[in-house]
Parts: sequence; C-alpha cells; structure tokens
Amino acid sequence: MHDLGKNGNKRDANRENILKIAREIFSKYGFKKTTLDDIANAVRKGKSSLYYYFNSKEDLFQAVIMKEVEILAHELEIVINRNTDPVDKLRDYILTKLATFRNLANFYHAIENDITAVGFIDEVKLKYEQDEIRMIKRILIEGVRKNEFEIYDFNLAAIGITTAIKGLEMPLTAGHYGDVNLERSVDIILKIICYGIMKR
Amino acid sequence: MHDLGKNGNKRDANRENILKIAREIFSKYGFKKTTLDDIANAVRKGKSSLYYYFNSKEDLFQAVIMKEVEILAHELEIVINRNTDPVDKLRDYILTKLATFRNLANFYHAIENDITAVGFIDEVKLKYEQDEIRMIKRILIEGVRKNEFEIYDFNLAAIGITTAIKGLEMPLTAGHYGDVNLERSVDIILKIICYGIMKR
DNA sequence: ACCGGACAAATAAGCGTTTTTGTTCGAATG
DNA sequence: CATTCGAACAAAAACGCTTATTTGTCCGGT
Repeated sequence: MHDLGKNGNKRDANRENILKIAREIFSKYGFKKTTLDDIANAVRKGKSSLYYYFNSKEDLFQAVIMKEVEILAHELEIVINRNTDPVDKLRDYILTKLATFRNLANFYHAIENDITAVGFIDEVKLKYEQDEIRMIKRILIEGVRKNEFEIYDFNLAAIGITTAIKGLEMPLTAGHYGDVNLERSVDIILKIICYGIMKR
Repeated sequence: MHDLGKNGNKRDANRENILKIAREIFSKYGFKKTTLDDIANAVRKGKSSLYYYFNSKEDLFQAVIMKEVEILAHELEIVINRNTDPVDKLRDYILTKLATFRNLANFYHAIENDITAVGFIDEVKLKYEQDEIRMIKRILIEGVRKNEFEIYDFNLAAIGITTAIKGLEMPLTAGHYGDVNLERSVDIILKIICYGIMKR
C-alpha cells in the first residue's frame, strides 16, 4: 500500500516524496554539495529514475524551493484565517515566517552562490513579496474593521511593516552573530509598529 | 610640503595616507584579493615599509574598518548636532548611514568570509550598535523636548527603530536584487516609525 | 622613516590520471 | 502504459604530484 498523491495516482505521490526528501538533503548540504546519487539513495530509487519526475538537478531544486514557498504561504494563510486579535495575528504571522527562515540558511546560500537560474529566484522573491504585502494588508484591514487600528494608507503601512520584518530576518540569514532571541526581537518591532497603527 | 597628521608628525600623516588608499583598494577587491604589494605600490612605498606602520595585513585591514566606523560615527554626529526638525534629523541619520553602507559591500564580504579575527568584527559591530541606539535615543529625546514626539519607553523605541533600519540595509549588503530606491524606502519606513512616535 | 633582500608558507599552475556526477536512452518489468 | 533502472558517456571535478610564483613577514642596514 503506497500513499497516493493529490490526484490519486502514484506518480504524484512519488514526486511529492522525492521533493520531501530532496528538501532535507538540499537544506543540509546546499545545492552544489548534494548529488543526485544522494537523493536517489535516500528515496531508494535509481539515479536515472529521478529523471522520470524532473528534467534536471536544477529543475528539482527549483521545485523544492517552489514547494517551500507554497508551504510557507499555506501556513501563513492559516495564521491569517485564525480568529484572533489583530495584534496577535501580526505577531503570529511574523513568528511563523521567521521560524521558516531559520531552516533555510542553506537554501539562501545556494540561491546566492550556486544557482544559475537567477531569473527564477528573482521571480519567486518578487511573488513572495507581493503575497506578503497582500497578507499584511488583510491583517491591517481586519484590524481597522475591528476598530483596533487606525490607518490612512494601507499600502504604505504594509510596505513599512514588510521592511521592518526584513530587519528581523537579517540576523537569521546573513551569518548570525550570537543567537538571536527571536520572540523578544519580534515583540519590540511589533511594539513600534503598533505604536503606529493602534487606535488610542 | 606634505600634509601633517593629527599630531603634526610625519608618521601619523603617512599612516593616515596609507589608511586612505588601503581603504580604496580593500573596498574594491576585498581582503583576500588585495595584496600588500598593491597597497605599497599605490602609496609609493616599499612593501616592507608598511610594517613600519602596521603589524600585519589583517592589522591594516582592521585599522581601515576601525577608521570607517569612526568616520561614519563622526558624520552621524554632525547630522545629529544640526539644528533641524526631529523627523528630518531621523531621516538624515538613516540616509547618511545607508549611503555609507552602499560603499561597503566588499568590506562586508571580506568580513563574512576572509577574516580570521571574528572577535574583532563582533566587537566593532556591537560597539556600533550601541552607538546607534544611543544616537537614536538622543534624537528621540530631542523630539519629545520639542513637543513633536510622544514616547514612553525610549529604549524600546530606539531598538525598534534600529531594527527597522536593518530592514533597509539588507537589500544594500546582501546581493541586491534590482536597484533599490533608497529615498523612497526610507520615507516609507520613516512614516511607519513616525506614526508611532509623533504627537497628534 | 624607508627599503632591499631573504625566507617560509601559501597559492597557483601544470598535467596526466582517476573518480564523480549529471544526463541520455533503450530495455526491462509488471 | 506507467515506472524503473543499468549501462554508457561526456563533462566536470578530484587527485596526486612536481614545479613555479606569489605573498606576508622579518631583519639588517642606511
């Protein structure tokens, strides 16, 4: 009895499985250092079988990144749809995002140095940034509707908050100096943001 | 007629000159790629003469970084002591800092990859961060005195603003994707910050 | 204050050999 | 028809080794 994929066929299930395992290996060793043999062994298939599912090593890597972004987007979607206080929602959003970032240090390194398809990466980043602004805006709008926030320019506020979040990401992606207390940092930046948008 | 250094003697003047030229070369080629010969030629001295002024290549590099930090601190000090509106002062502070960062991409790379004296770098960063918080706090205090800001926890506000600024630095230091409109970004983040601290 | 010369250590360059690795393809399996 | 893989292969990378060059550092002399 094998797992069945989204569409119920074995192919998709296998594809998902490869993706899952490749993700682990890529995130551990980066793009250059992991070999297709590594992945093939891990999924208990022949190396050439991988080509039944993906066109190339880089193609596989891109698929992994793609899925990573999808998963993150999905998790954030859940956070956003929870019925919580707007401020808590903002905090949860930031924490969820940062938690994901913690696991992606090697991906970042790979993206910066190993990958040739720069266009693809730019595309993903851009898409994600737009998603982020959209999601933040939704939180803000809800906050206003619940009479907790007071915002005149949603676009501006969303972009500002996005930038502030970037400031939190930095110590996680670029060689971190000493362990960062995530919760504490988030609380501080959140306070500043809230100063700005809370009704009083 | 040669320039004379701070203390009027030739030694200090030469040291300063070496520092100035070494800075240019280091910032262009990074730490590993620049050789002492490069620098010696540029300052029109023999390679061994450099050892009259510095103990080692890394020592020279550290001195360059140190000076860089000093210059930045000095420039920021000037900005802070100007008699301007607090919000403008905050904007000038951020812009001045980011402008300096633009020129330091190679330094950053060197610091991340080439340098063995990690302790030294950590020290510099820490010192700078503390300075930054102190300077931001001074701006905030002045803003409150001028009755433009309304702040309950200066420490918290200063740390928050520092984090937000980091979000602006990121696209400058970590491989920038497309050119960033600095002034615009600063205005946006400034707006968010000001939302939070302005009296209304 | 400056430099030539010396030196070890590190780095690069050369080069034939071997191994690894990404990719293709046709055959096998069921 | 869907899936798997062995075998083959060129390109790349790793290796081992020798030789040449560069580079950071030190010292003695001026």
